[in-house]
Amino acid sequence: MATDAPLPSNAELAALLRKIGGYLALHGEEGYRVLAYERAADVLQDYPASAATLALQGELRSLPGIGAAMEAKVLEYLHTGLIHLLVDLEARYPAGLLELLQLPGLGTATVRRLWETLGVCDAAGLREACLAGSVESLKGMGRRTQERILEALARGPAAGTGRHLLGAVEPTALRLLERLAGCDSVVQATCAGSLRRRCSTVKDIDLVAGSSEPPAVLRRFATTADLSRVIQVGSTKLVAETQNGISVDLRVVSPEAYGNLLQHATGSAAHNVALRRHAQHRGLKLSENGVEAVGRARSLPFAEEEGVYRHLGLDLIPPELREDQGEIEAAAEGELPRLIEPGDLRGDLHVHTSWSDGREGIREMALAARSRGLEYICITDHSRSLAMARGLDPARLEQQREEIRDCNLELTDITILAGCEVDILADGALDLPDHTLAGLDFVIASIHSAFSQPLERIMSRLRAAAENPHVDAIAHPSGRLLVSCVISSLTVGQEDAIVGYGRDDPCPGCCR
DNA sequence: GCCGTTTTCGGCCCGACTGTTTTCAGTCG
Repeated sequence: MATDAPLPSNAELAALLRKIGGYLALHGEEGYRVLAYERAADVLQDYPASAATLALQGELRSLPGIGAAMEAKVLEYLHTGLIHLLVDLEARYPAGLLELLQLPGLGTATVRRLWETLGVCDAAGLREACLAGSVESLKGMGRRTQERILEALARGPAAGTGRHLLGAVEPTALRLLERLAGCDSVVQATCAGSLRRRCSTVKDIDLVAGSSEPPAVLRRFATTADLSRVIQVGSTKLVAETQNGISVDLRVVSPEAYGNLLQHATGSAAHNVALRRHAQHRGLKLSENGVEAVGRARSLPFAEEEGVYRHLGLDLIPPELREDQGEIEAAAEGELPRLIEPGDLRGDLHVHTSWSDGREGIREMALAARSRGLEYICITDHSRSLAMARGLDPARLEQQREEIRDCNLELTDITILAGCEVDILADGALDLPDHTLAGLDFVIASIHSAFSQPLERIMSRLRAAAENPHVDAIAHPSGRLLVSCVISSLTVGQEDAIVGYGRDDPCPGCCR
């Protein structure tokens, strides 16, 4: 790799390791070796700073799941631009096989068998083989499997596998929860999974319920009009898809084991793995059905989630902390932190209104804040250079301050502060003059353009803004994108930054 | 391939569901 080339992103490194893992799985490698690549990819993907920089500093092995082999492959890529193991694997297996692994219901064993016996090496070949009836002729496959593969091919690999903003999914989830709670014999029901952990993005909607008649609840729930199709129904579990294409997993157990199920379904996967290891060390086996002493046939169910954690010698861990980031050790020591709750919030210092790209006016935002118990808000609309958001120049900013003064006179039980989210321009200057900023109660500075500048240049812009005496805060400093979609040739991202969003191409609302 | 309440090798979370076969392999979360 050329020395002046930009360092690969964490996502790029993670994709390389994931590719190796996929090929090794097809190669029939031992499962734990494959798992190690997937775990390492997850770790690099989630690392908040540059993993490449960390590797060059010789510190990559300080990350969990990264050992000598992973570090060597990352360094090999950084120094040479390729990984020999991956090159060898790519020469041996068609790239299309990895795409086939993305299809729901197709795992490594099946894909490898289709390739070895039928020569299927991509989606087109698989469709052809299915239509010719070749797949169902294989031992152990059958007609139903062949139909299922054709359905998966028709839907494509992306269907139901993307992530969505929490706020975009929650209304649908709450509506489904209402339907579930309304089913006869349901005594408890709630959302689980990443929704309950309040993750920024969620992959699907996980629901759990306690009932003396799980099969009847599942049958009833399967008829909910909000579901476009039911993929799978067993005696305790249902998998379906909503009208807007989001996967739904529902598990129903007896109320006596509701706590175990809720714990299991809330996750995360990493937390559950760590919790089960913790249980093992205490001579216990943990599952969604209960906790049992190793060697005993009977498991102990818990109606409440707290009982599960207490039985394992732990304080109840808030769902938001269940990511295997040290929360189990903290719970064992009684040292879990107290989380900030909505009731702790006294004000909101970053509020947009219809003066720029918000949807509501100043008064409406103040009333909404007051209804949530806030004591103050600060109106911080965009500045003039963000033309697509109708950013404010000094004259409009002054007009806005007059409206804020009027609102403060009318609404006596909440304080409305006058502020601005001023752009940090490409040359590091701020988008509004100092004397304008000096008259505001609170000034946020942020970058909305020229993201492609070198890291040092962007850092110098942020540093210059932070050193301005009128700037009180820097917004979205990482410029991360939580979800993105493509509109024509443009990529639109949401939540922390908008990249490549053309002036004349209004976002249709798909990301909101 | 990683890693340590088992610490340089042996173990690595656990169960539901499907399709096919009739006891289990494969997939998924």
